[in-house]
This record gives sequence, structure tokens and C-alpha cells, in this order.
Amino acid sequence: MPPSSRPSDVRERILATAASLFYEQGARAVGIDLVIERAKVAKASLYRHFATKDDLVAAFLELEDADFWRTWDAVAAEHAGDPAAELEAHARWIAERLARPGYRGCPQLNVAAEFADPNHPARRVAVDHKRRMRARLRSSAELLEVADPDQLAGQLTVLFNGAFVSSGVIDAGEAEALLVMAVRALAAGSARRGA
Amino acid sequence: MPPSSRPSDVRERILATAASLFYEQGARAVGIDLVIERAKVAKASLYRHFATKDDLVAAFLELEDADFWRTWDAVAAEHAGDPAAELEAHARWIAERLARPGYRGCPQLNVAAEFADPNHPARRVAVDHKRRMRARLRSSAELLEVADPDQLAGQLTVLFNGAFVSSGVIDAGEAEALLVMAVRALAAGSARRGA
DNA sequence: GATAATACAGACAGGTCTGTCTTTCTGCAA
DNA sequence: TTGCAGAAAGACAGACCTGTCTGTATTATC
Repeated sequence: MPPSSRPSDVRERILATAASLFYEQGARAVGIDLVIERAKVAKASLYRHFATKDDLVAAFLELEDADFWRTWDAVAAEHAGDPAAELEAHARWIAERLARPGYRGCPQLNVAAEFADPNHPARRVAVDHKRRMRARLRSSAELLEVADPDQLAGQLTVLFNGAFVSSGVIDAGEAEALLVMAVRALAAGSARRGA
Repeated sequence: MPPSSRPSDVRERILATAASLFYEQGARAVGIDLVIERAKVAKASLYRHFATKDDLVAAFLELEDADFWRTWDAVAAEHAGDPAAELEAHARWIAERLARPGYRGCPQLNVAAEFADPNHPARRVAVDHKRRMRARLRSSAELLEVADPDQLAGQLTVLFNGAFVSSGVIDAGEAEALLVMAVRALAAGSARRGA
């Protein structure tokens, strides 16, 4: 009964297993054999669903990307029409994420650090992810009617990326205030348009 | 004559070669065989100077750490007594570094992303490096006499770390203005002590 | 019931990795 | 001149890696 294997139940199991292993230990440190053992899957099944390990790593980042935007969109929806509040809310959920046990940085940035080749399929996912983040932040900055929304978006991108990689040097207790205040300061530092 | 091999000329050659290979391609992606071939060194010589590859990676980060502080100290010395100017100067040299050809992020953060084990020798170097950066920034923040120098130091640490990892999404031409303005905004956002 | 698709289990090939060891050579110091 | 420390060159062991292949079992559909 348990091995009923609905259409591509297997694929999901492989991907979910690989995702947690890749995130916890690093994609390069985790071998295919470990993935199939933990996912209780045959090696041939893995290679039926993913052409190469590199493709599996890319699929992992796509999964993380989708999760990320699900959270982002939910937070944005709560503050529709109030871009300042939305930005602070993003700072808050990011701060909360840093405090999670086992947090080990942004998966996109981690994988990008592991695979230097700009043509690696996973690296392209990571680049697209970061570009989209800046674009989303630019939309919020435009609603704030600051003089240079693109610059503010860039600053917020840098701040958020910095938060993701700085969990080791920022305490869980201070992250929220630190980031919220930083978002406020950066927004305030961008002069209003026409002012 | 060339193979004169002054005391530990060999060690320096190994370390310099490993450093550039590790930085360009990632420490996990580069094998010992490639290092010894490029350094024109025997494998036994490498293992005479470095007990394991992990130690070589740690030595690479120590080298980068030393380089980093050499630059930092030089910039700080140029602005002794003027912490606001010093912070902006740091933003400037970091922005300039991002624009270098082949720039691939902060080596400390890259290696930390590659080696998840908190007991890895290189990881400890990276953690110490980041702690020291925050401590140095705290000293500057204290001179600014802001209400919460530790928070401002944390914000600047996040900002600078974010700059290191965001080179892919920040143009070379905009980095300087973006970072300098961000430093100014964060400093201005930290209310003066007693104000 | 027969057929096709998919899963599992695991052997296997071919390559790469770290780290050890042997052998030969070179330069320096007593 | 005689030792000797360090270096070069490279064989080697043993582990591990990705990806392929064979064979068997299970499931779903006709």
C-alpha cells in the first residue's frame, strides 16, 4: 500500500530529500548515493527524473525559489498599498528566518558559491532569483516615490542578501530590530521625488 | 638556479597557487593534483607544509584575512579621527573591489558556504574574520557617538557582507554611489547619543 | 489475463579524490 | 668530501563519485 507510487510521487520524494541534504551539507558534499538511500529510491529512478546531478541541484534551487516567492507574495499581500509597511514586513520575516535552527544562509547564494561555472544550470536559477528580488524591490521603491527607486532597490537587495549570509555574526534576538531599522534608514535616506 | 628554493619559497608558492585556484573555482572543485601541477611542486612537498587539504583551505582564508586587514587598516589610517569619512572610504574600496574582473564574492563567505561542518578549520577562520569586522565597525560607530553603536555596526556588517555577495546583481558603475549613500543613510538613521 | 510503464536492487565501469610511499636529485654545511 | 634535509616525480592504495546497465517486481490500463 505505501509503495503505491502515484504519478511522480517518486520525483517529489527525490527532490524533497535532495533539497534538505543539499541545504544542510552543501550540494557538492552530498553524493547521489546518499540521496537515493535517504529517499528510498532506485538510482535508475533518480536518473529517469533528472538527467544529471547538476539538473537535480538546479531543481532544488527552483523549489527554493518557488517557496521564497510564496512567502514574499503572502507578506506583500498583507500590506498592499503601503510599500513602507511592506518593506518592514519583509525585514521581519527574513529576520525570523535567520533565527530558525539549522539556518545556513540563502540556498541560492550558497549554491552560487559552490559552482563557479556561470553556465551551470543551477547558477542561472540563482542569478534569475536575485534579479527578480531586485525588480520586486524596485516596484516597492517606486511606490515610495523616492528620487532614485533603482538605487534604493539595490540597497535593499544588498541589505537582504547580507542578512542571509550574516546569520553567524548577527544574534537571533537582535536581527529583527537591526533589519527593520536599517530598512527605515535606507528609505528615509532616499530623498522624496521632487523634494 | 631557479630551483634554489629559499626556506619555504615552496610553501609560499603552494599557498599562492592554491589561493587563486580556490578563489576562482571553489575549494571543493579544485583537487590537490591541480594545485601541485600549477605550483610545480611535488605532492609530498605540499603534504610536508600542510597536513591536510582542509588545512590548506584554512591557510588560504588566513592569507585572505591578512590581505583584507592590510587594506582596511590602510584606509582607516587615512581617515583617523574622522569615523564618518572612514566608513564612506570603506564603502568605496569595497565597491571598487566588486568591479574587479573575476571578482567572485568574499572568499570567507564562499568557503563557509562550501563547508557546512562548523568544526572545519577554515570555517573557524571565516567566523573569526566576520566577528573581527563587526568589532572594527563597532569601534567606528562608537566614535560617531550614536545611540546604539552595536546595532549600527551590525547594520554595516550586513551591508558590507551583502555587497560582497551581490556583485552579480549590482552594476560596477553604480556600486560606489549605492554603498556610500547606504552608509550615510544608516549612520544618519542611528540617532545621536542623547539626542 | 496481457502489455507497457515505472519502480526497486544492485553490480559495474571509468574516473577523481586524498594521502602515503619510494626513488632520485640538488644544495648546503660540517 | 661526506652527510643530510628538502624537493621533484610519480606510483600506489583505498575511498568515493557519477552515470549506465541488467534483471526483477509492481502497478495500471486495455
